[in-house]
Amino acid sequence: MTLTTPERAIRVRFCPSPTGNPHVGLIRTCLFNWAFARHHGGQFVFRIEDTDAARDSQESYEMLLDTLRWFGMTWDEGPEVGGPYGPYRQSERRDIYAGVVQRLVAAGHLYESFTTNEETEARHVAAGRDIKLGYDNFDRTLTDEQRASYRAEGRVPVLRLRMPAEDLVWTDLVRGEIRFAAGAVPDFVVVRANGDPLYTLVNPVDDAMMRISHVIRGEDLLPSTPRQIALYRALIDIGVAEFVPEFGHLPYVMGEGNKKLSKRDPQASIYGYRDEGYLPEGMINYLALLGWSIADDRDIFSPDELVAAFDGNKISLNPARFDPKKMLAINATHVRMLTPEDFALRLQGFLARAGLVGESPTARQRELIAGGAPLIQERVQTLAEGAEMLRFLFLPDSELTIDEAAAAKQLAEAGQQVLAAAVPALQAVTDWTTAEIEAALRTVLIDQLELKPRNAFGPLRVAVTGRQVSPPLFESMELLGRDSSLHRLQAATR
RNA sequence: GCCCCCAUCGUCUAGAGGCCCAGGACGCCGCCCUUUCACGGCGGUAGCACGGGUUCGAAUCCCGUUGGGGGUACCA
Repeated sequence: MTLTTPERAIRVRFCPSPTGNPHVGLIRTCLFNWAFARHHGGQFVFRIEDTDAARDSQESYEMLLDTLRWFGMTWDEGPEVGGPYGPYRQSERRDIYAGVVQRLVAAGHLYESFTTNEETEARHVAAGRDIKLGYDNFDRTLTDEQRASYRAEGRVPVLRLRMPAEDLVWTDLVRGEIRFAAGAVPDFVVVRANGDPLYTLVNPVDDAMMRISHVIRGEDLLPSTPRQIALYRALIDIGVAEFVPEFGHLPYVMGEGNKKLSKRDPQASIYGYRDEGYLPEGMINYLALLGWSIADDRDIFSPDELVAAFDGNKISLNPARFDPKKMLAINATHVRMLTPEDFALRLQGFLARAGLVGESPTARQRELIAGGAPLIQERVQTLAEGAEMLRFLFLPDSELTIDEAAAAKQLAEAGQQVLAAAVPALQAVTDWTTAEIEAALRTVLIDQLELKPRNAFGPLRVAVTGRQVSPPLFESMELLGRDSSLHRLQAATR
């Protein structure tokens, strides 16, 4: 991608329709725009394209704002912050579109079209052309009498844009020159028969009126670009637009198989990952890698580093497959990069959500979080996983459940012998610290019973934490406390 | 059908004619470390779709083939 208009103020936009849950592909597009704006010191405009009342929802709208905020992708203009080119919800811009349409009609760029699809096809057949050819611009040359006669039949026209009779060419920011031959794109509908303006009209109109300099969007919109350029020219003619923006088309984000990742795909849900305890910075890192790279030997970076590096020049041409495993791995790296305090704080939110601590944890709970978090920061990949691993610390002894498979494996005969030896040894420990606990257990289990460490400590781990996978054992016992530890060991004894 | 886009390890990618018998990351497989699980360290596996050109020299440029994707709505 090359910046060809450095003299123009950089203004980009993210303009989703509020339908459904925010998904990976959508946010990736948003991220590229945001990073591009921030890198170049431009403006990031957030606009809501809610022109389809049947599918749009307020809930979806709110999720969109919530998601951008969670990621820290702040917008300079848009819902709830306003700006000089508002309103930023298309449902509130009806009058604006009506005015533009009127001027476009007056200037002859839009014309009334009465033809039905069946009539177009019939004309194709009669002329020996392919039926699938699409609209044939038939109504372009209708006379006033013909229009009157259609109206007399009760037909209500749509409005179409008159396409120019020349090739439509632009230099795509990521793909280079793209050309559509003259006549390849038929005159298209911009206003429905019922008067509703369509996406094909309102999207370019808003981009023009909001002075958007770079339209960066998904590759699926690439084929609509010639139509938008044609509309832009008409808008320039009537004084609504001042220039045609640069266009850049991002490669697809693919899901399983060779399909574009769908918003209905559970794997694509942003909220799903947030609930699993993914970090926003981890997801930003991974999402940025879907079609971009920061360097040939590096793929871990912070949002700030992304912004510093994202000049838009290294965007890939090919579709990227969304790989949950790699996102998890990158998230795990970000978990480890957190300061211990930050990790503990974020973990606290997940412990609260799991009902293990209250919204304002008690002093004892804060102590457990502070002590437990450092034990697991390098052991988990997500915050939800972390909360699960520390669960045993926050449960009363009576509510600790032992994983059945773990019990079968670790608390059978051999395990019972370990417990029998460990309990008295621990009862003799006067100074309940990690070092003393370890010394006592090693003496009795390793030195005296001559057990292998894994056999010696496995049963204790299961008895104390309920799981085979836990934070380090001795530290866990110290944190849990003497009474609780011994209680659990005895409870596991048959 | 027509139009448009794309083509390097399983996946994401680096590579803008010689630095590449192709580098990194995820995954996977070994080994080391180790109280579990991880972290970390070391090593390994695997790729330029195919065919023609251009050139002293091509993963890189051109053409074609094949393959994949998208568009062709009074959806966005």
